[in-house]
Amino acid sequence: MSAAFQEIRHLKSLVGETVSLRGWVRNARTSKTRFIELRDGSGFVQCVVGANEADAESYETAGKLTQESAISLTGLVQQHPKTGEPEILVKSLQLLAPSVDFPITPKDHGIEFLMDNRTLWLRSKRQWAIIRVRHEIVKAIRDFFDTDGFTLLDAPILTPSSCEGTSSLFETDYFHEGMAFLSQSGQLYQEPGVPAFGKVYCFGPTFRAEKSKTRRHLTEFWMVEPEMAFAGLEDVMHLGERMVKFILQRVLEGRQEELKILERDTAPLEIALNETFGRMSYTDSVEKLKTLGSDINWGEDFGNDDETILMNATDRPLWVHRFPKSFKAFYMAFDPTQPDLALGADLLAPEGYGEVIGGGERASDIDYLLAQIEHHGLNRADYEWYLDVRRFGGVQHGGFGMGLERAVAWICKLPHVRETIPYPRMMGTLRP
RNA sequence: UCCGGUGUAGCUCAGUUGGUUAGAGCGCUAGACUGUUAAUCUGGAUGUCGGAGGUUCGAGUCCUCUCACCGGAGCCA
Repeated sequence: MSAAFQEIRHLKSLVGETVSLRGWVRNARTSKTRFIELRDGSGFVQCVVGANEADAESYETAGKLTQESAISLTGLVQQHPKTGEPEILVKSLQLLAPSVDFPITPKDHGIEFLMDNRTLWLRSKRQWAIIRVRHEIVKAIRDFFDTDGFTLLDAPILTPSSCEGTSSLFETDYFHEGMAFLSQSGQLYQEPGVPAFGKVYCFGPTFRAEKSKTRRHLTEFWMVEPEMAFAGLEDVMHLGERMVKFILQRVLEGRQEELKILERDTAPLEIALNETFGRMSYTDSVEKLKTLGSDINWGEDFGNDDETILMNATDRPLWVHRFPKSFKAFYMAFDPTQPDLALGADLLAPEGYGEVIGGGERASDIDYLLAQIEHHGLNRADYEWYLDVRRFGGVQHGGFGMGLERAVAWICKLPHVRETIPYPRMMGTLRP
């Protein structure tokens, strides 16, 4: 940005000085004194155009501004007489580029209309706040792993076979190989990184062609997946808890303005940051659910209602661990003290947000893994490279995956994940 | 995929037991007025009533099919 122009985010320290700004008109209220809400991407500021303070031509221009016109202006930074926030007393103002009939007006709009106009919707204050919180969370995740000795090991997006089920894969032609699939998870590619680098993570988009239309599902979503050597279930839960707290701390420190725009009550986030997360075995949680009125039986996975019932009874994130092996992935290690249990854990977020992390200890015994591959009807030949992790110095290891959008939705307290990513991809949404 | 719901102006919606010329607010436009902040006030322009078919003297309204979207379920991060 040219040195001649200031960014709005710096105005607090420039009260009393004359500055030049450029940006877009969020709203203009025309009257004898004219008020322009200006945004430049770094923040928002009210600009006051008075007949006596501004030159005649600028005053005239200010009276005819339309929503989202691009302008530049010069004026004195002063404090708003009522709010005390910085505002600009304009001396001169120029129209840089007009904007005609901007579709997203200051009144209410339906979600379909807003999604159709997603590119323009991103200019709104609320979307601005959400995307900036998302950015903060992404940066916090990277900083957390980078400073904790993890090496970034990017997983491929085009893959020859599925990691989990085969029912939810996007397919594409791949030359002489025939079909390739968009990755559902980078995990299988992280495990070989364990003996190579000790601690690794990947963080990128993953794809699931599930025909699910809920507030918690996207067909393209971002996942961070760490994997550690010599790590059991306890280590995995400990790592996940530290990571979530690190994220919360960064957001609460650095994104107060955005959380305020979103009217996010930060008290629940502070509890999650400061208190130890709850822990409950699957078996205990089924018993608890029964006393709370659920009709769940041991051996069944939680329904959406079950997660809600369980989380209404607590004010902090909850680890649910040691699920029945039957509904978990083939690569999960089993509990030696109770072999029908998988050494897995899910982290449920409070306030109705449900599962944000899923992970656990991986099976390290090759014979067990071979049996699991057969039991799940998978093609062994596709997994030889994965089995090599066990053949050549296979040790205990584990990790987890966290869905970025679910974390963003929880931290921002959004009703739907579609607002947590700039361009959401869902069952019925491919454009813009 | 299943269950439920909604499609009317650029946007958000109202529209009675089927009845004559389809309404409001916002936005737009012309003006008034004011340290305003979803500003306010006065005037003005704006419609393939999602699409196709049917019932009827007559359909925005009833029926059938269809498309789109919304909410929920299952599945999952």
